[in-house]
Amino acid sequence: MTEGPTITTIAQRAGVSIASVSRVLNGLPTREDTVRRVMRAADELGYVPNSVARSLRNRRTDQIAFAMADIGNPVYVAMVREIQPLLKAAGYRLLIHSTDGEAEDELGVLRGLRERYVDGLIISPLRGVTEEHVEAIVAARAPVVVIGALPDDMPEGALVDNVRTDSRAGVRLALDHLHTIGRRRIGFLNGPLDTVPGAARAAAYREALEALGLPYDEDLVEVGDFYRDSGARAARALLSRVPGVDALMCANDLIALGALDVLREQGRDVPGDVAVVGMDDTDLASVTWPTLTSVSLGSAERGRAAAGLLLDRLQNGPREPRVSVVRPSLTVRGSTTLPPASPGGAR
Amino acid sequence: MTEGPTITTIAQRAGVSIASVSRVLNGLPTREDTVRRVMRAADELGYVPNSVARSLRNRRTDQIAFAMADIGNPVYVAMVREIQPLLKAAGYRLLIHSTDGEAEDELGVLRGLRERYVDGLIISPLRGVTEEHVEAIVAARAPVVVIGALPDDMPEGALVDNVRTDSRAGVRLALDHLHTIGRRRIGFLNGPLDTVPGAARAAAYREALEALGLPYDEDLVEVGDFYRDSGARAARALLSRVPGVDALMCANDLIALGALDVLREQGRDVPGDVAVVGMDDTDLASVTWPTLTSVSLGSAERGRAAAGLLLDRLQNGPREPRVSVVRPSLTVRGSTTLPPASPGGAR
DNA sequence: CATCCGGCCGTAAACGTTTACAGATCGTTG
DNA sequence: CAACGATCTGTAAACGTTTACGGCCGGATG
Repeated sequence: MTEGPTITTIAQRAGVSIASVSRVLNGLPTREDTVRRVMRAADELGYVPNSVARSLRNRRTDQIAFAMADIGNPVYVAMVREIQPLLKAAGYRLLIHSTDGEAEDELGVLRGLRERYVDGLIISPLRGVTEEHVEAIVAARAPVVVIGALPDDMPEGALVDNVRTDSRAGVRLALDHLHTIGRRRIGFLNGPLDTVPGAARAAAYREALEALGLPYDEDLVEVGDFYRDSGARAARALLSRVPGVDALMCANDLIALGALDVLREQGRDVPGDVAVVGMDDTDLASVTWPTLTSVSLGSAERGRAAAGLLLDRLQNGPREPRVSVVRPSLTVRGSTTLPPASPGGAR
Repeated sequence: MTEGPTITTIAQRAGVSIASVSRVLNGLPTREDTVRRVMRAADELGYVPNSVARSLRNRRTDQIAFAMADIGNPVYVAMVREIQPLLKAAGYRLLIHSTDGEAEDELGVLRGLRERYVDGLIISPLRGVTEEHVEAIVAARAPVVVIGALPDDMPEGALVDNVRTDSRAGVRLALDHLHTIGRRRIGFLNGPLDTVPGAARAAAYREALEALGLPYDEDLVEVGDFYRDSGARAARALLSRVPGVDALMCANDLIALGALDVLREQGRDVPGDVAVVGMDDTDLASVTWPTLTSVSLGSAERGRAAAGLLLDRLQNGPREPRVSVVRPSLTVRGSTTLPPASPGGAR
């Protein structure tokens, strides 16, 4: 009993061949009597099939990986929360890769697909899909779902689907809202321009201003990182350069937190003096004071869509690549409404 | 090329046996000439070893699972964040199981160990380790680290280590602090008593009061769930029953959020009228206003310790079970100090 | 020149399954 | 009673590795 029982052990004890054991355990038609004997032996031995051997033979692992920049980021947590139960229900286990947003790590995961330790992959590359990403996806020969932008010139036959959000539309929602409540000098605190979201949001900000008939003024724009302290620095810089700013559009909720810190520190009323809007609509938005108006980019929906596309491919075989676009929405809270509403509901 | 190359393909192309190929790829001593031929063939074919076949042969998967109640809970996120890089550095992949705190799911994961799809498991059972858990751990014959309480009568030879925190000491830290700043009517908002943390914190609250020479008054205690809205309900109930309460000890940060909501709604000053302390010291604590004083139970440290113990066992083989205890600490923020400090640093 | 030794290498078995194929067993039918 | 067909079962191969073992070849030694 030092090594667990195998079908061979069962076969001996039940006095049948290993083929019969396998058939019984897999529910293939077998004589009543044989079934009983095998089941009995299996029970007595406490047999559990070895999943590795099964995987080798069946050429499938029943495992799926999810690769993202940082599991500490609430956006990815929201995705995992949706992905996990869907996969579980379909009989798949979930592996997690935190890549720190390093392209090298992302490529490592993609190339790793060739080791066949998973049946499929959901990946959210932080800085976009490069030539090398594409190569690795094609070489993988395992289905991949990319969350984020995907080049439109993907090679034929790449087993890849795509889930994206429309962050342009998201920024527009926010600026429309700020315009509606009477704000005209709307600052913009962005993240790095060499990230996909950063670049998209920068362009969207310009477009949205134009659509509203407001002038684009580069004094109103600060570029930093997607973190709270960076948001605080950016807010401080912008406020001292343009004291008359009456709204701050922030490229994510963490930046918005930093902005709120600075506004409070400087005694400016939110939203009375300055309205603030975040993006991603994370759990944090309902915790701050005032609570934070934020553009939801549908993290949960994106997670769900990605899992759905991957499972579909795994279950129904090859088909044309699909793209699923998640529409953003605006959740209005205290940081843009007077008087501040009472805080949001439960997490 | 429809199916990837295997060592057999390489062997043919290089004109050697599969044994030689394997030896070269594993860096075993081989004649210079053979090495070159094999390497060349492997390169040209773009060979990648099949990890499943390797696992079957080597009887190890290089995978480790982490099972916890809910990946949405910041405490577990903090653990995963520490565990993942440690495992990765040691060459292991990480699987995630969200059990919803259902004992059935936890047992499913433990029993699943017998399928040998992972080399080890870190598990944090929400409602404690039952008789059945113990059985499954023993039967698993794979190393397990339990984060949380573990019965002291574990059977010999169970491959299990233990990481725990001293939540009694944590509660004491908090109450000492509240006492020091002059609070004498300290309410307690707890989670369910049939969870391990809930029960421990209830007992600790009584003890700590006693140590401080304060009377235990059951009117000052509310029991709910570990969520924000439940915390709000509990706070409302307690405040109306005992209007003169001057501090609220909350069994976790989410409950504290709910309490802050209610205090603000009722126009009571924090910490002037009522001081508030949370537990877990999650990221949320530095986001609220005022920022939340909170007892850190060292989630990150516990994650790190768990990964360390598991890796040690995997790398150095059997040894006596170990217990690692993480000391709690108190992070004082605005919800207990006058005047409220400026908000905390970056997340 | 025969012997021995050391270094490489190939054959084959093993890890634990699933499944194609052929053989065995049974009942049914002409 | 022989022949047949339908069921069931066992043998063996396959999935892609790693590795024990023995054979072969070379050079060095007596």
